[in-house]
Amino acid sequence: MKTSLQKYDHLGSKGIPDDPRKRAKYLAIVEAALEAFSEYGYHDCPVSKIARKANVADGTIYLYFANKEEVLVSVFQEKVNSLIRDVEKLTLECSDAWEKIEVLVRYHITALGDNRVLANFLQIQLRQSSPNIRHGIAPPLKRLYRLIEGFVVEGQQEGVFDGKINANIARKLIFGCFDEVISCWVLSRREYDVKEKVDDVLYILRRALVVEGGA
Amino acid sequence: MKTSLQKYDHLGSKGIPDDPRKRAKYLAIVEAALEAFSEYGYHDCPVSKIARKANVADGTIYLYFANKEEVLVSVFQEKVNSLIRDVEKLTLECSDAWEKIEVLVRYHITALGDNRVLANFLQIQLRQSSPNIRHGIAPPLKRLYRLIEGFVVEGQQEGVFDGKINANIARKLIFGCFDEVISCWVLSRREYDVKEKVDDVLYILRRALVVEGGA
Amino acid sequence: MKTSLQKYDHLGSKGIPDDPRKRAKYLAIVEAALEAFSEYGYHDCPVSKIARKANVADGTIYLYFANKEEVLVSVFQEKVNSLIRDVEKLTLECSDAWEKIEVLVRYHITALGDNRVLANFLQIQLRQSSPNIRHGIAPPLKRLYRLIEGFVVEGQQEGVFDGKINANIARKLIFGCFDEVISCWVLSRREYDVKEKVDDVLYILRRALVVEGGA
Amino acid sequence: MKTSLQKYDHLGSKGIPDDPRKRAKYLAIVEAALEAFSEYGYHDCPVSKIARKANVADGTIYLYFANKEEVLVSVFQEKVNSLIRDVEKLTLECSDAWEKIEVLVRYHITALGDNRVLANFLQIQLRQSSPNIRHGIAPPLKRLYRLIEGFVVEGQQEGVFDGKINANIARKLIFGCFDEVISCWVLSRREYDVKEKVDDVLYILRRALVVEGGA
DNA sequence: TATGAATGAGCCTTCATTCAT
DNA sequence: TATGAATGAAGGCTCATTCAT
Repeated sequence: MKTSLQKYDHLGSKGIPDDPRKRAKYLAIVEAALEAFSEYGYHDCPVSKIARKANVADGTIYLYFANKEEVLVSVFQEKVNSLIRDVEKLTLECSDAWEKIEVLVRYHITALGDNRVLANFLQIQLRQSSPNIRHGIAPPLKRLYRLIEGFVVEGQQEGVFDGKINANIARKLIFGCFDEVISCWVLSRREYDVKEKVDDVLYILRRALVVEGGA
Repeated sequence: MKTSLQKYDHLGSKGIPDDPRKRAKYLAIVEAALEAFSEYGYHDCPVSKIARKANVADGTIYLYFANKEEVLVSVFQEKVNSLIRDVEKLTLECSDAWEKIEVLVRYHITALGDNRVLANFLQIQLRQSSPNIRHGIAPPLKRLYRLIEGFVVEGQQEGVFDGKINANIARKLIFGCFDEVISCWVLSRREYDVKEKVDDVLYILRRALVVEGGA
Repeated sequence: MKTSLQKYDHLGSKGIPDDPRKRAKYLAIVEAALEAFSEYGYHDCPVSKIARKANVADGTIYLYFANKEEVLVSVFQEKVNSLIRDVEKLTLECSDAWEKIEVLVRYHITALGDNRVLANFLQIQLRQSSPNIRHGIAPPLKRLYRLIEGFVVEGQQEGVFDGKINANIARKLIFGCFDEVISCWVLSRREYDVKEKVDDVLYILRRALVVEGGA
Repeated sequence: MKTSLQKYDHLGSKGIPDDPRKRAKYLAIVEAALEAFSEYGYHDCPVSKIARKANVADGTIYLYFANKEEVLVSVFQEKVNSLIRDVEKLTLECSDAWEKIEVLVRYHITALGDNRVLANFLQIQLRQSSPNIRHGIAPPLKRLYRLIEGFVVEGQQEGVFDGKINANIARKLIFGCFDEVISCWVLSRREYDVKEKVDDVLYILRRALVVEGGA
């Protein structure tokens, strides 16, 4: 049960500290890294910038993380796990699968739409090609994927969603859609509010998934 | 007419050579870079690797490109422009907008599904946060966006697509969907053929866009 | 009072460290650079040569200096400021302006005549055309100019020097003269002792400046 | 007799072409180099800049000069030899040695004061530490030195100049003085006319050299 | 003779990581 | 545990020079 929240243990990982004092510094570094990566971009962000933002010495970073890549991965884990937890909670009260998708999409877009730094990190900085990073990122990402796909299958079992849809493709449609919506927003120079797009997104997703007279 | 296919001229750009002998070397470098970036990842790919693959000296790269970033951008421009050209041609014969979307999606997934190196480049290596890269990439990307969005609007005017759909969001749905499908495939360790997913993708996209009794 | 001895702060300058341990390493690099520049010539002296002579890693240089140019400028500042300080002290005890000129010229020629490496640096290596270098060098150089010109004006007020002389030109005559004397010596292949030239230099400078029956 | 005007032949020197057509291109390159070196500074001036200014291909430079250093040296030789020739002619008509010094100083300062590009080249760009350059520059420089020193000795024999003066030091005083005057002018940001300084320079040099009641 | 594309050695600089304190 | 000075490998890029045409 807890495993999915635990830090994915690959080579050299320092793991999340249990000691609350350490945990606090760990989190401070994670927050600093989130900001720093968003501000400079992963590859143009020296570890020293993170250290400075976290008010620690450069070397201290390496007491909590094996290397720079692990910092990136940890930020992702913290943020996505938290996002998943929230969505899991919120969807408990939903009456049908479509409502869950609605909550998921709305929450996701809202959360990032209200936090450009986080959005920039997740949509842009995270997309690094290093195998280690991909590897570290995979588990929480898969959880999110499974969550969405689960909703789809659920909807099909409920008869709310078209049973002929390939659930995996549906997941990619849903994820790819709000991923694209948020990415465009983050990269756009024009200042607009993504949250206003939610209804349009939901309208089209509903068309794609829900059967006539469903929901 | 031709302008949209020309190299996007930003600061320091060397432009595409007209002299056929130079053009050949230019293209050789572009191909070498495509391979090298796919193999090592943009940031872990020294210019010398590209040079070696292109059978030229390191310095020669800089006779054709202002810097490493411009090499990346140029690969993108060559590939995406060519892709767009192909789709534009193919869709000329289509009878309605949905057919155009079908052709677009099918062609795109097929083209990348048959060329993992290119797919890896476009889906992974290209996602760099450097402002210069984003800037250089924007124009061809926008052309692609406009092409898709144009199909959607067309379909709505034809009455084939739901008029209440936000065309811009529809574009993001379509693009985000096959983007996600291809990305997952490239990153997946499992060997499978993306092309087999095309029908499922089209099925769900059709649901999202086409009105009852349409097409 | 002290400000004129402080490091001239231009863009990116790291300044002289206060911490004595750092100051020691800073000075070690300055000495190493003096030697290395003299030996190879500024443009033919890789930073790595300086590092080796200073027994530090290449990167360490950049903890103390913003770039190679700043190293050159810093050597100059250290050496010229020290030279000026010495002359200022020595001339305090002089009874008239001519004596001060005498002390200045004698000290200057002696100091460099005893230190070919320093002489080579100041007379040859320093003459770089880079704007940054010129800019960094200007302040200590101006101090030296002002010192000399001050002596001339003093002598004119004392009635020891010809009042019709343009003090600025006199400064150029004095500086230009021993500059040329030392430069020729440094560049000469023949081994001779510049210090033996001092009296001849003073004889002619005295003629140029001092009025009949003066001093 | 002619030797002093001939190109100093060191290793690899291509010599001055006799064929007038070649000589014209040779001179074009020399003039272009003078400009280019003045504009960018020797070390920051790629050979290609010279070629462009001379309207020739990069490779053509190497048909006339062994390497970049030789270009610099050749510019110096052309310019200084021409300067010496002029002074030699002008001083033929002088009645005494002081007048010759006067003509020399006045002509030198005027020639450079009217040609900032040349002045920049001779005073700044030329001062390179490369042994080859120093070596190539030596002969014309020595001619100039000997010319000046000859005037001094002449003046002493005429009884116009103080016989107790060391003629070599006097040469250094004279040369160092106008060298400094011109250098300061070239480097100065303030726009002023050096030529106005000539009288002040001559006044002080006269004091230094001429005996009471002399000239 | 002239060209200018091609070469590739070389260097400044950055920065992830270590380790003595 | 925390520090931050030190390290040194690595890479983008320049440019003097060559040589096939």
